[in-house]
Amino acid sequence: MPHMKRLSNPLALAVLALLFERPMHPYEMAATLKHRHKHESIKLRYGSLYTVIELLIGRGFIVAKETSRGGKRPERTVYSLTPTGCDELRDWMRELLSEPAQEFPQFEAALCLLPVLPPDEAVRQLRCRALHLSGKIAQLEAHLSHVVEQDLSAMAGPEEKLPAQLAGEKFPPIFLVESEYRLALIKAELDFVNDLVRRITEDGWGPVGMWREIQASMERQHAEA
Amino acid sequence: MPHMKRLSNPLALAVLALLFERPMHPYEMAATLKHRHKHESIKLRYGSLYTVIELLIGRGFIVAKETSRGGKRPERTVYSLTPTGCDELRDWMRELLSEPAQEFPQFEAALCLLPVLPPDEAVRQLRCRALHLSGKIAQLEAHLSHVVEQDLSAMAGPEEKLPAQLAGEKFPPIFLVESEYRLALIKAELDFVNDLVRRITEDGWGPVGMWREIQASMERQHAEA
DNA sequence: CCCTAAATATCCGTTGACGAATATTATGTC
DNA sequence: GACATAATATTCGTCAACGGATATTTAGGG
Repeated sequence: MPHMKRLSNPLALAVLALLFERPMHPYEMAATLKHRHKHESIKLRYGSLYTVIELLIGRGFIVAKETSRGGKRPERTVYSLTPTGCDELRDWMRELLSEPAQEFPQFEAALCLLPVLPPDEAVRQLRCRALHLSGKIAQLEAHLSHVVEQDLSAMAGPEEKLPAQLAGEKFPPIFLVESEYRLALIKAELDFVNDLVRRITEDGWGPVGMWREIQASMERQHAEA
Repeated sequence: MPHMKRLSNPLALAVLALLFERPMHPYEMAATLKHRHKHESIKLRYGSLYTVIELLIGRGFIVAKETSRGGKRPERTVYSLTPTGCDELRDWMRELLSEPAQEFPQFEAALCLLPVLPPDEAVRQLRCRALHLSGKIAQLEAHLSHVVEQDLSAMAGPEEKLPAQLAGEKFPPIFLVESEYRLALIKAELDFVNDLVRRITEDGWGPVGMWREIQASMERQHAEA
């Protein structure tokens, strides 16, 4: 009975996608993800890598192909994708692209509970966040403009040969969409934070008085006890 | 030996914040979070709620105050915040507000691996996502404009009495920032998706040809085996 | 007054995430 | 040629997350 519900760890998706290209052993998967900077978008932990590989085997999506090959390195197992695994990869990708998932960013949780801090304290922390965000934006923009200068050889794995007709081509933006996405979201967040700080400080915004009162009444209550 | 590393589940933060207001039993915490719509921003699972409460007790952040009170309901335990717990709440909030956390949205993972789908397929799914996103935006905007019409009584818990001077006041936007944040991010995502679809289809964008070639070469390779 | 449904309140077993330890081979470098 | 260091490759134990089961009380209908 191959369990019914889909794996939830995106690292499993990455494993399927890598094995879609060619058979690999786990360490090579990790190295490839890092080389292509995908580990900034897909959380990579060695512990989890071996766990999800076991799970994928259990569901028949991948199989061990050969073991202990090439006497030069420590023993290792090379895995490859099954047809079922290939279907799963496509279905999973379709689902992730078409349906926005309900996620719970930590900053949103903090905003929910904002009234537990005094307004001035909140403003101070938010300004600090804005600085961090600006830094990240600069970093990402530098990264993007640097990478498009490179040629394609940087794209594949370290030991990979490219089809001859592709060598020397410019680095294609399709392999950078995830960074563009991240950049767009961080910019939006920065705008939001700046606007929020403005609204709280430029005191035309109603409830700061009430916010202070809540704080004061909490102070009293905790002082009693 | 009170373990050293901070709890990672934001539900624990919510528990601290609720107990900062007043002592409660677990079920009441859940009811309050739902009543205030915070469960859309903080993942609430009953299993996790009782787990994090145990963990918070273990670290000395909260304590059981009274048990089995009021013979009317099933036995229950009322917890309250310790001074250490109050400090933890503030520190944690400061950290969440000031430092952007490295998170891994599933959509970003999917974008990373976009080339495993043929371009037309990808465009179809992205258009579908754009529809979903527009729907969410409409929903959120409706929700926001509906809630600001209400008075404050909707804000607190179901059985809560408000300070008299607040009754009849308008619903203050400070209690809705998390929804505004969500709205801002979803709008940014929609813009990104629309732009991406445009770039892929309006074929001035370089690599769609290469993308198709990669697909074709994969088809061949999988056909061989 | 009994029965069912809904609301209240909690517990527990399974799964999966991942830090840390382990083991092996290559690469200097003096 | 010995020894530290880096790179390669995987295993294991712990603990948090949470679905689903359980137990109790109230409310309503006949």
